[in-house]
Amino acid sequence: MFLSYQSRVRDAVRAFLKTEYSAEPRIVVEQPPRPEFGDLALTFAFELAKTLRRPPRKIAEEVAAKLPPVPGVAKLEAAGAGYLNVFFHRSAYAADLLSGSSDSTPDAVPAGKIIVEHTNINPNKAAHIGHLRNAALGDTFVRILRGVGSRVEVQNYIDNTGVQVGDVVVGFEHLEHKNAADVEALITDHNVRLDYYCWDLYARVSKYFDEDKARAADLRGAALQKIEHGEGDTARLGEVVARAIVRAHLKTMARIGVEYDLLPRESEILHLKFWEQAFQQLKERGAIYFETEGKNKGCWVMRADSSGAEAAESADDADANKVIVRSNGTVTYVGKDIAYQLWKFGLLGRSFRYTPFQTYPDGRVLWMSATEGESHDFGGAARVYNVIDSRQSYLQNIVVMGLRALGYNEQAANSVHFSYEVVALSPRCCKDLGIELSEDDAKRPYIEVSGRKGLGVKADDLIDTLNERALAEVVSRHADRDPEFQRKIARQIATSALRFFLLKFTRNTVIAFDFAEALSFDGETGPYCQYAAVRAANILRKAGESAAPSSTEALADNELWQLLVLASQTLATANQALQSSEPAVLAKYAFELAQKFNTFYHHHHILSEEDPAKRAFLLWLAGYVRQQLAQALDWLGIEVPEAM
RNA sequence: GGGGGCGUAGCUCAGUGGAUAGAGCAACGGUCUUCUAAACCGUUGGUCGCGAGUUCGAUUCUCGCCGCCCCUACCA
Repeated sequence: MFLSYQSRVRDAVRAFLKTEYSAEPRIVVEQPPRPEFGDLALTFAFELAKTLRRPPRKIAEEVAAKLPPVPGVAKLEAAGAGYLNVFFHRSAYAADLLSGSSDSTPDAVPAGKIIVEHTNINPNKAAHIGHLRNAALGDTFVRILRGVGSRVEVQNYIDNTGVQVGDVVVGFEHLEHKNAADVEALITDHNVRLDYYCWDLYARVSKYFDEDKARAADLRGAALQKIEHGEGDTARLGEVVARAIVRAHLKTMARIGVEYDLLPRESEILHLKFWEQAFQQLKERGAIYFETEGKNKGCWVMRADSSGAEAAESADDADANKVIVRSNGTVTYVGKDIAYQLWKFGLLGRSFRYTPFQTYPDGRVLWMSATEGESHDFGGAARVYNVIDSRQSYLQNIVVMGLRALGYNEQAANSVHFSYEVVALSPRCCKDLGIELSEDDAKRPYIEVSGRKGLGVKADDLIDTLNERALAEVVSRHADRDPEFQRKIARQIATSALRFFLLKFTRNTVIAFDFAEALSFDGETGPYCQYAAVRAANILRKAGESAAPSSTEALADNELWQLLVLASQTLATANQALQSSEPAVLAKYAFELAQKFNTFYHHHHILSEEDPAKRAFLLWLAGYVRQQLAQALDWLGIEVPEAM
């Protein structure tokens, strides 16, 4: 409802300014900083003051006096140096909400299919806290997009033939003297968690390689060669490991409510010759060239910046360019990524086959790419979001430049690097983990997570700890309930604490992970938001059947009115979160709404309210807030428990 | 060297070309025979890194400086 009131006001003012002053300024609609300033604040007068050469305050006053009546608006007021403050007609607004009429459609919804690629964990070790941030961001963005009506396809790319899988394969073969059959036995052993096992093994191999660079190059190269060509036991070993670890990752992500539609794998990109197809296009259109001299001699190279005279001059500078095909003829990761990106837009002229990989409890089927199998309409998106940390923005730019160099300007413009900063470990966190830091490292604000060094917080360990702590709280409050009930609530609380923690930071903030903060259920947390919704539900349940309120007079009370207006902004906030690609905006909103509800809860004892009209109204308000809060939380991937 | 990001309360973070810069945590002091205190109320706490410029107005935009982080591989 908020969106439609907002656009109604904006349209009315725009039309008025055009006829009255022949002016078409940008109409910015703000939230006033204080409630006495009304429900909307417009700042066009400041901008208009320049062209009209009149004081902004005068302009605002004139518009306030002369603007034709706008339905739903009770009062206009010039204020401050030149604001136009807008006051809604409270009972009309409430009546619109009560009638259940729908709000305006958010303007941030792109047309056509949207692909969101996220998670993308190398299948050679357990998922860690950084991967959880990626998945939480991606999954929340998907939920919001779907919430406003977009068609979204979620892809989780599996680099099953890459260096990292190769390293673990070398680890099994050379450090553990295990073959594919041995590892298969390991997987069926319920005392072993392969993802954890490989976490340690990967760190060991990395160390083993660091000790001898030549050995590293030889062993890694040989393993990679076999894995890429699907040859022998080594390739089978890689396949067995990658598959098992993908299953582990999916299980971990399912614990926090993250699901996917498709797992495209690098092996199919190789075997179905996606790269060869892309290579052809790139060569034909001159997007890459064969370098005959300098340090990149013998490579196929893309000019790092093909626009502008300065760039042309520096194009000879080998450092400014990006190697796509190495001098030994193998393609780099970015090359494969260009091919994959082309496929996502349906521009490759080639596609995968698919096979069902698993079915989620809700019946949704997760597909995996295959060389043979069923056809499907995956890919062919109008817009693509790649959720990848900010360290890869250079490479993401190369991919987009590749599309542009091929003439796909529209698709290049619709390739979005959904960038975010990494999760690092605070020095205190390292201490908690028993990690010894060098003197220099101890002075740093945070320490980078490193799979290579086995340095990090494993996702499942963190989720386990959260579940234990939540369960202890639940048991202390609901000792009489059965264990299954207790565990379910604990799981919902743990998930909420984790997701909210990962989402409340804006994307370009490095999270210095801290156990005390991540494990908190108090203050600005998911459980706090859930608690408010549970409280509201408790009141409604105890009140029993309730009719719609006959009167909305109580809205004369500013506190009640502000709670109602805020609660009505869920969709508008989701829209804002999409426009800025910033899920934190919605998390912040959910917290604010929960906070306002808690204040309301303490000020108004609904069930003992003696005035029946007021009681009915307060009950309705509590119900409305509960519903809106639950909606916001649902988009954040957070469930409202039955009890807390 | 080049490119990008960050610097706001003791700590962790929001925020905006404008109306008295906000929240959580921490600290201190109050609220439970209750619609469950995972909550609420109050107090303490800020030269919005430093300097200049643009502007009627800058914490917000521009430039310079200082500090920290990331990227700049024929790794992914």
